[in-house]
Amino acid sequence: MPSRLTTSSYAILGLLAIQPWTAYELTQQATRSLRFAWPKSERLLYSEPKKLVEHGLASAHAESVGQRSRTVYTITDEGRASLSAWMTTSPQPAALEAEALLRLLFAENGSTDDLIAALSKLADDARDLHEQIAGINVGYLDGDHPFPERTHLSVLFATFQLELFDLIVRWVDFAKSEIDTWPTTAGLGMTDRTEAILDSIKERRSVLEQPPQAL
Amino acid sequence: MPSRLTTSSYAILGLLAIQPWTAYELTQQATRSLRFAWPKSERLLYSEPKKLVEHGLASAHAESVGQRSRTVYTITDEGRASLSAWMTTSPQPAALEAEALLRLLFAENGSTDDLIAALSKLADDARDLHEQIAGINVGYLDGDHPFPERTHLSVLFATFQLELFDLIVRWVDFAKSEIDTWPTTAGLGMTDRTEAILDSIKERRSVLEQPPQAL
DNA sequence: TTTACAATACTGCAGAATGCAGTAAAGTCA
DNA sequence: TGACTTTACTGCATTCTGCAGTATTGTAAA
Repeated sequence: MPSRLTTSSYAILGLLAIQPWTAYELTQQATRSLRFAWPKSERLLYSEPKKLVEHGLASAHAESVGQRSRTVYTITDEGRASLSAWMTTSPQPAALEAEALLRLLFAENGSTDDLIAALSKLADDARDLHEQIAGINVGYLDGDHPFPERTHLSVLFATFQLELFDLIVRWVDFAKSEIDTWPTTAGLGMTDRTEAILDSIKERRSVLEQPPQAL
Repeated sequence: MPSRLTTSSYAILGLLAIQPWTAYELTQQATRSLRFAWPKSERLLYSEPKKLVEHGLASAHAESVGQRSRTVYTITDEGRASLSAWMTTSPQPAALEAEALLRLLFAENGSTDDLIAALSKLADDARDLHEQIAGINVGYLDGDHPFPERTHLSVLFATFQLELFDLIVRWVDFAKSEIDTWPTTAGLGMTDRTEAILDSIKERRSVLEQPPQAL
């Protein structure tokens, strides 16, 4: 019996609903957009389409490029039906994996410089991705979208990524300005600034939007 | 030979650096804070401490509560050294897993109601967590922190989570107002509003902070 | 006070996912 | 024509997850 369908299976099925792809093309497509909502290993992207075929949700046919043959996967009617059904179900909770934030939680085991370096890496990554995504999307104004009829979806999707990466950059700036006032990473406890932050949490004010002297 | 140390191993080691815990207590602790930076299954949290012992980074000793004996794990000097060394390394890139956003990418395979429902779930989860975290943190003002000397770290950590959950709630509001103007999920392509969004991306303006009529 | 039910405190196992090494053809530039 | 990159995968060991199962401890109603 074939192994069960996971969210990753539906992620691939969603791509196949756009057009037929080879497994290699799926990996390329996944790095362009999928990974921002459902980051999975390349290895998995090669195995999932086979599973979809086993379940009858996709069909495979061989094409040849010179000596080499490659498999093109196409969604079936059953696949479209299964995808539609999945769309009506409730999504699992979101999860953020951020090793840099783990370094903050355990910062007392390293220097303030270690912590600053970890957070800088987080911000640099976010800045890069912001740049990339903004560039790609601005290109859509010139009609650069590979699937023009899907522009409304990918642009709305991109707004989330851009806001998220912008938040990360701004938060890291804030966190750095906080850490710069720390003589050490360990044992500070409730500082005046920590108390000020807690006050803004209590008043439901954002810590990012107030002038630095307010803290 | 013992299996290799992963980021998850250091996450557990970081908890042991605070104080000795039993595996069960580690799972509790992980749901309170760790999961927001490094979400892992309960099952793994039971296995990791054993691996740390194999590596000599923690020691295990049995305590008994009535008939039942439980294992308390304590960090070793070698464990502290290993943790400090890890703190100086560069963190892996962050990753966000959000099934609700996947539904947006593939929205054309479902109804606008399906999409609204998925995004509402995302926002509801975020609102709940915001509530919980804000509550816990405000309690620190009354001295409720279990490790008072770590307050500066957990509060700064919490600011990120609060900003993130707040962003999610605000973005979902924005996304819903956008989707409400869609007659259908499929084939809209470059709408006037999509173009307006792309203009703000080009001008590096946030789509969340401008009045709705601007779009 | 017994009894049912929840919370505590785990382990085993099947299956899902990852990382990495390996393979080989096609393209490309010098 | 030779070296190097890109394309296009597969196999395998290891890691991680979900779930079912077990057994003790605590607790509140009958």
